Amino acid sequence: MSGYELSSRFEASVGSTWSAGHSQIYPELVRLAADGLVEAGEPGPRGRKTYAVTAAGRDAVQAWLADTEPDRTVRDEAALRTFFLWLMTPEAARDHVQDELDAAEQSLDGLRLLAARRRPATPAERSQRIALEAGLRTTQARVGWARWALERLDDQAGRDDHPPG
Amino acid sequence: MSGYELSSRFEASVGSTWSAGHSQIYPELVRLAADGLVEAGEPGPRGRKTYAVTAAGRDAVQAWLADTEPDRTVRDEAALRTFFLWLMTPEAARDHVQDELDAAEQSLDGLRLLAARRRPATPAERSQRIALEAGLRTTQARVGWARWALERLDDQAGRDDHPPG
DNA sequence: CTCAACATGTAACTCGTTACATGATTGA
DNA sequence: TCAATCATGTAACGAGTTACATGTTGAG
Repeated sequence: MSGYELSSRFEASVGSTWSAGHSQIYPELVRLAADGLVEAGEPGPRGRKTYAVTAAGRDAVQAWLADTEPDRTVRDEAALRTFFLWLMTPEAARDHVQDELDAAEQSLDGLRLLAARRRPATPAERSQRIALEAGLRTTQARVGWARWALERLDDQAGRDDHPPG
Repeated sequence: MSGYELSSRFEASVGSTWSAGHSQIYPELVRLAADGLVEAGEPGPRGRKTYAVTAAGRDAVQAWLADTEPDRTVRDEAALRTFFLWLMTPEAARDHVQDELDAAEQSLDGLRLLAARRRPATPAERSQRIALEAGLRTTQARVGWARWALERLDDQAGRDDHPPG
């Protein structure tokens, strides 16, 4: 697969959990090739370079999966902003949550499209389906949250003195 | 509030959505002070330095909230690994998902504790409660996903030829 | 012929983590 | 007195983003 292709596929498949721009991928492929984890194939039409995983590369992935703990650090800017809802005008706060709702619904549409494709046949596809399900469920949760939050904000608007504008 | 205190509170409150180590906080406070967004107060007992937000600082936060779009980039290493379930032995795959389940359940316990505290009284507390709800719901979704995934893996184990060990 | 998509790279910068380094105060 | 906790910093490194920079191929 070429760097360009990797870059596109990243967006399309694992893109919901991780992303990488081409400026990160090209140098990394060179590095991986130097380490013998991938090897370059025949150059294609317009300067296209393809790489294939080597046995050592596959081992390295498996070693990573087996020997290292996942880093569970979360970094969710939209959620962070929710902590500061009280610094916004009631309208801005509502807009923020509405934006979250829209974003989540849109993301959900995309994921559902992927899920509807064809039923997974290979082990790799079955894994992808399981990973996709995680996205589906957490995104549904975000949709549910945003609807709940909107109601709650509207409820509060009736009673409260609003913070500074 | 001092840098040390900020560092601890980060962990305890917004920690579920964002984190920062002390090595990031101390230099940042110096920078913010130089920009007039916070100001240093009287030094305390053991070299303790306290800072307070200035009006300019509050404005800057509000400008950030109002003028910039949240970055919705997700980076979820545990979810990424799920894409590679098929490269693991069936046991390792199951363990991975079980670890996710354990982590999610533990995180959920912590969030529930926070949610049970006292009912929010101030606008800031109400915002925190709404933010917390997001954590609660997405974490519940992760628990649900992990249980579903375990069942699915066990189902498959009965039928499939397993990939390389 | 021209535009979109294919295709690859480099450089500067920012953000965050890990490790290094030090010292004061308090309670057991 | 000794350990934990409070308290603050710096330096090196790695990961990732943005912007810069260039060239090819195919379709309309």
